[in-house]
Amino acid sequence: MSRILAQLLSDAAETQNDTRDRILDAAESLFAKQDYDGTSLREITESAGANLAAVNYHFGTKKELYRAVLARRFRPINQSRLQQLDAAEKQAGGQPVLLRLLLDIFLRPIVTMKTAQGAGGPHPFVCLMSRHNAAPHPDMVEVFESEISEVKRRFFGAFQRVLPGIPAQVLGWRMSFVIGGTLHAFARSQPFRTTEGTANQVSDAEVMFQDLLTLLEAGMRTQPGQSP
Amino acid sequence: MSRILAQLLSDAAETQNDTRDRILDAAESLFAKQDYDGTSLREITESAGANLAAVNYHFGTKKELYRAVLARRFRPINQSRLQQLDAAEKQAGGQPVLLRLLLDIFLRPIVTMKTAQGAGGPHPFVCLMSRHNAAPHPDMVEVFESEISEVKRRFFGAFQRVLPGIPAQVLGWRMSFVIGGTLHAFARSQPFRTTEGTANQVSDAEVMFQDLLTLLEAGMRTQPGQSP
DNA sequence: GTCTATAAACTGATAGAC
DNA sequence: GTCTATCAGTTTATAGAC
Repeated sequence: MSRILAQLLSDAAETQNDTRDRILDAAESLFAKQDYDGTSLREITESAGANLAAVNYHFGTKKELYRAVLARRFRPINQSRLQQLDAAEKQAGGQPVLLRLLLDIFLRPIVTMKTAQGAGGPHPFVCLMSRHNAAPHPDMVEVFESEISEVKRRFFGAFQRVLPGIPAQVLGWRMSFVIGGTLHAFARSQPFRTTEGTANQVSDAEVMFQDLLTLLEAGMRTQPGQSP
Repeated sequence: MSRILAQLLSDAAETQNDTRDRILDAAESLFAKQDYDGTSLREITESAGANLAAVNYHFGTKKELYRAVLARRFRPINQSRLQQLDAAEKQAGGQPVLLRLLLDIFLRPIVTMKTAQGAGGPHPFVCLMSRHNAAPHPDMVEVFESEISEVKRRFFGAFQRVLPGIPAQVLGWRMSFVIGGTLHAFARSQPFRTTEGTANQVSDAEVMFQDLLTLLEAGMRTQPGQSP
């Protein structure tokens, strides 16, 4: 009964879903809401309309399931970031890539995932990234870092080139602030309403994102120790 | 008779209890590192050098222990924020309180706790606040909100008065960004760094805090939708 | 691949001696 | 207040039928 219903809902929602994908979706959503340790495999399989043993069959252990949940979305996001940075640097010739474009490339996956979520609420994976960013599970730090280390290195260099007046140390924690704040803002944001009151999440999220970029660009450009 | 009932029946005279405080300290540190659900009562009591049953004797349930951990530090922080805001508004007469002062009052408890830690690492409670802010435990949302709702209301009004040109909706999520980003930046004392980079420890938390205020002030003042 | 059944360990909480 | 011992429930993970 529940499996049939889940299958119908899954097919209507997106792509073909075998048990493995349904488990990944359920785990992503539940880990985002309740944390890894706060979510049991029984909750996940019940939500996915699958059998408890299916988790161990497809992923081996709960920890490996968590790794798969993270990697499924995080890897393409970071590959896209690197590709776009490559293109931007190529187009800029020898000049630094514009600060606003760097921020846009790095942060846009967050708003893109949000708008792709039809219901208007934050995408589960954005919540999961925010959770992981603020308080990573001890067992996941290594996996997470291996996925993002190259992105960090490349973007840090690009930020240094476009903001040569900012000491590397200051730039480092400014980027930490930018990422943490953006994740938090988009993970916790409620659906927006237009002035008429009808829901229009896509345009509103883009407006919010552009405003965020303006805020971040102004903040990143300030000279350390100086009031504006 | 349980300790809780004894406290209710007795007068306000608080008899200090070493075991109770040690449990609070251990729980704060472990909840910060491993999350509420990821930490067992046995871990807590072993870390505190106490007996397992002591938790139930002093706090009743695990959930009540979590509440006590949050309230112990969060309540004085918010009382201090409100008192300082009162004083600042009184001194400002009818004028709005300066933006930088508002940011300073609201955010300073975070850096104060960090510097009070001494070892240089982030204070466990800052990590715990960051964790809760990014991904609150469902059972703790109510307690947390009741502690901070008044602070939110008061400071939001003060921000509106000093930034009358910013729409309330934009101001709302800008504040969300400011809080989330600051908590994250100070909770992860290790700033954004490259894999190959040399150690870029922030030597002086106050310097970092002043730079943060400058960044935030510049960002908060930008007009929505305009590039600087 | 999916199921039932169960193992083996851990969890929060309690009872009662001292 | 602190201790030992234990309950009742849940957890991850596995074994084996189909």
